[in-house]
Amino acid sequence: MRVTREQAAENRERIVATAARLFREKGFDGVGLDAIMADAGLTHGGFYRHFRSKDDLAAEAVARGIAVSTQRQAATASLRELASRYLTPRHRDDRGDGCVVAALGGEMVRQGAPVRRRLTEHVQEQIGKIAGWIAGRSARARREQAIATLAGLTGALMLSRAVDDPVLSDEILAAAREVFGNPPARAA
Amino acid sequence: MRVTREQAAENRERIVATAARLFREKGFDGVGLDAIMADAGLTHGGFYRHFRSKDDLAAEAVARGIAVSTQRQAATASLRELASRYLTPRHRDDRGDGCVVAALGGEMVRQGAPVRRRLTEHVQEQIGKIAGWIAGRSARARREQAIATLAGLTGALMLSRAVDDPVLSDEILAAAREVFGNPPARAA
DNA sequence: TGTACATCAGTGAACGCGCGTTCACTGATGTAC
DNA sequence: TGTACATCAGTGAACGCGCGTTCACTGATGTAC
Repeated sequence: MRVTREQAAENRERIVATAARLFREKGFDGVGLDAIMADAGLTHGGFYRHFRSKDDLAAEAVARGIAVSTQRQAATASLRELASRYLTPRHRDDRGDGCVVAALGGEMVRQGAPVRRRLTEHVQEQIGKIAGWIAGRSARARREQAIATLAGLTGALMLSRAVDDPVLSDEILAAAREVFGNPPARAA
Repeated sequence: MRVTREQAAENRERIVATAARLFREKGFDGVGLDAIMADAGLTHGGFYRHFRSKDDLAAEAVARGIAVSTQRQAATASLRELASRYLTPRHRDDRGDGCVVAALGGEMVRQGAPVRRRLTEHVQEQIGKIAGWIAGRSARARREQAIATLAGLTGALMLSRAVDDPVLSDEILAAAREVFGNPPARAA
């Protein structure tokens, strides 16, 4: 049953990609290794040839999800553009392929150090990127506004998913698009 | 082993309160009924004399958590006050007794109808309350700003918990307190 | 107020099931010569 | 280039454990008279 090195590497990639999707869809506690392996077209016994534990896979899956997001975001050039790309019904309805922070942010507190560390780096990077799109007097004020914007974007996506009412859900996306996509010139 | 009606009612209350705390601390999938019952000082077999299922308990626990929050918030009289009460290190560090939306919002998508319905009602109520604290030309603009503020508050609390770095965590709380506690007079 | 009996909250064992992890095994791949 | 053997990715059964739920049982409470 041995498989070429390339095949093994492909299988490993597929496991990580599948896990990245399923964790975002069902939560870290909501998917088992057997489901992930089966979805990747393998049996669960082979898992430990690739990863040391489920936590280890979670760390790679989170890193992968973040890497994909970052890559896609490369073309984005303004806050308005970011908000209108991020806060869409499509993104809301496709958790498995969307923002890791909005999908798994609430469960991060209970995750291991490697997962949280990667998430924290990502948050810092996003704050820096958003701050660059904000007009303001001082770097400090821009960073403050960037943090609030990041919280608003991720919070709005999470709320739009949590809520049971499709009208309210769309309204949340639209309101946050408007407010966070057009940063105010703040007083004082 | 029968117990007085009052005792039974007290036990039931204790189960709901314990569940409300443990669900917020560990997530819906992260606590078992045995842990909840043991924490409430009972054995797990008696659970079904009080509730039809774990989902049923989840609905009551969420309703209870929301009710307690709403009651505590009664005295709050301004957006600035709300933000400075909500975005504290203490609230961040005490998930079990804090905001249900920030603690469980990300898991709501996978919950049953009764849980999500109650959450949705709560979100509508909060939007209404916040809108009342916002100055603005039209009711529509106030509501839009209220939605963004709610997303920002819950998102900031979630982010401050998710992140691994205590300095960044405090910074997130402070920035969101500043931005969402002082709503701008927005242009256009 | 006292007695006889039905009720039912709570106990603890058991159910089938899925979990994360381990392990003996398979057999094609990779390597040494 | 060909042969012999070691390697190891993947299989499938098994491990102990905890889950949500069920159930026979207990015995104090509640009720009917």
